[in-house]
Amino acid sequence: MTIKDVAAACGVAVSTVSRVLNNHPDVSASTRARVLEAIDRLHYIPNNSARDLVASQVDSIGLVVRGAENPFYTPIIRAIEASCEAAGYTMVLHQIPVGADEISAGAALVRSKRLRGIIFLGGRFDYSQEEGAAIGIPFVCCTNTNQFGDLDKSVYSSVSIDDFAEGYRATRLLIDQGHARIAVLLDSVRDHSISELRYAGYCQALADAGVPLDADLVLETIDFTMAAAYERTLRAFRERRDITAIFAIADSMAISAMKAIHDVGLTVPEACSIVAIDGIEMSRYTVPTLTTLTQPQVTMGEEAVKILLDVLSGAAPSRHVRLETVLREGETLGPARH
Amino acid sequence: MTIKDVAAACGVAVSTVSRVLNNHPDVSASTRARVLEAIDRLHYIPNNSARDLVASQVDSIGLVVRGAENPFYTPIIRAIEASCEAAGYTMVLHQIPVGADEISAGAALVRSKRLRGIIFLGGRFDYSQEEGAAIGIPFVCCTNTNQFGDLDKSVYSSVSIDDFAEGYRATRLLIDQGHARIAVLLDSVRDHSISELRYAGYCQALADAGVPLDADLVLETIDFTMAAAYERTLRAFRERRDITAIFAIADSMAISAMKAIHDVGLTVPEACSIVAIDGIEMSRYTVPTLTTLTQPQVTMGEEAVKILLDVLSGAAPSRHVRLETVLREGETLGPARH
DNA sequence: TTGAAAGCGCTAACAT
DNA sequence: ATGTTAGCGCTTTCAA
Repeated sequence: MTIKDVAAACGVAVSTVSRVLNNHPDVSASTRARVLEAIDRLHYIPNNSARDLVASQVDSIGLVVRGAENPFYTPIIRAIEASCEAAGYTMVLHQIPVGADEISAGAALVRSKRLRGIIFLGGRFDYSQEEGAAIGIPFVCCTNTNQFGDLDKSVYSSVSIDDFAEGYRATRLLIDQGHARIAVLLDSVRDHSISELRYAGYCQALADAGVPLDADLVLETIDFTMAAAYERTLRAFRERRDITAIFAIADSMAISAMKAIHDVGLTVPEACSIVAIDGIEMSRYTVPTLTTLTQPQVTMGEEAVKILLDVLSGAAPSRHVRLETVLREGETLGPARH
Repeated sequence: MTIKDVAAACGVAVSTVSRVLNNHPDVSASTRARVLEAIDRLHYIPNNSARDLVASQVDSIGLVVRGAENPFYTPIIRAIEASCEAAGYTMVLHQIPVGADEISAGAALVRSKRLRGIIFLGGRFDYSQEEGAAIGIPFVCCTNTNQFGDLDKSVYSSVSIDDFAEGYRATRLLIDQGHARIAVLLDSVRDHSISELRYAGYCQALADAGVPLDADLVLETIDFTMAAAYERTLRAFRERRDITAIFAIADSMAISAMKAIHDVGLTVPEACSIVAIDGIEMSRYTVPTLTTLTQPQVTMGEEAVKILLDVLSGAAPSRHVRLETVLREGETLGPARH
């Protein structure tokens, strides 16, 4: 069942059928009706491969998610898919492990799937000029600002929060409650990514408050798993019972930390306060409810697509959008014990 | 950068390059090496649209996820993507709300994306003969056995747990601890889906144990959100403090329920035990740890793809795979209070 | 073992 | 307003 069959079925040329298919104006109403009827009767469906081949450009947008096991990304992915769909684009999802390189994954995706643009979710922050060039098509970094790379800001876009400022803010919330022995739970202080930036905010907040940095209280997990965050927190409390607060760079890590604190026989927030950044749905239902700086997940996803479509259509140049978190007051923040 | 450029670059015909690309045997080693070198040097990537056009069949598999906000699906989706990728197929993801109709979504996807097969995740259990025909290509129901539909079992495949048996088993765990006032937390007893089946298992377990069914203890939420499960549980305990156990049909609902129980001033499991079905990562870190029947999420995803590929290749007819849950002993199951 | 050439189904000039 | 036709990039006969 091809366009030829349809054309033959109603005695017109294939180009006329094509015109009807693509809503071109110069087709008489009667012909259009006849073609439409035949299309319907024959259950004809255009072959997308053929269309794509001619178009030499496909209306697909790639989404490379690094570390999709993090529940934080789920609503963002949904928002991106919905936005792509609404704009008539197909979203091509590719999930890679936390340790993998999203640039090569993205470049491969671009080549094999003929994408118009690409969105990186959860990626590194240190793209080089060469890596940017390797992508070859417009791309948007979501949750990522590429602070550490030498890549020219004008060749890509981003939508993210200000990780440094939010790390500072979270730590400040704890300091304001009188905490001084504040641990920070993160991936790695040198991950060239969100951990490093939020950690810098943490350090600055401590410094501004005159609280000395204690290396013992920097809890690195190497990966982003809940299991690692649990184990690391457990170990910290076995060594140091005097920790009175934790700033966790992610809700999922904070939830693991709460469990570890409970398992060493302490209570939150009486013995130890916790503040995190993310605002996943689940953290509304922990006992006690997590106090966290919520990121506007849906807005981030929608904005990423919006930016990409603007760039693709030429309506606007690439841009960098900063969104703010909103404090969700839970029950894990309390005054420091003495 | 097309196959022509590569052919020109090493002085051979396009057909030779094509042969190399597709690992045809009748190419001399030296020519093959020359072509491979040129492909590499020119960073040539074949155009999939053109390949697909010739193949007249596209190696794409659709995945329609209903209610992707449920964290239970995340690892399954990942496993499906990885399996498709490994088999050289592209996974096309489409997420729809819980209330939406996956059949029409799937049928639309098939038409617009030219899929070879389709996997439904989290779908209804009552496909009619007509609906099955509407899909038009092989499909696998993941987590869904279509118990309620009149669709011939031989025209589709499925991979799921035995919802009735597992509902029975979960309830039995509570009964064995001496519980008699066991609430069930579910979507709807008439959802023609997992709720209804697991509820039937619950009823049977009660009946077998001689425990009368109490309509007050059937907690319906209408949707699958954590918020609804929380509110419903809260209301239940405001009306009836004597509930000593809850069987939640999903981990996420169980976590909400635990929060609600805590918020009415009771403790788990002393005042109320909880057993759920799912086994999401998060429920390892709740306080107390959730006792739940874990579904083999990764295996389910892999199996769904495996079945579909078998059917597509003709290696095997459609089949229905039943997997078993594994009890993850947490801390939410205790003896009934008197 | 290699090359030439005919399509795959469609769109978009270009003609009429 | 409609038809004719040349490709899009690739695979696959069919020849050589």
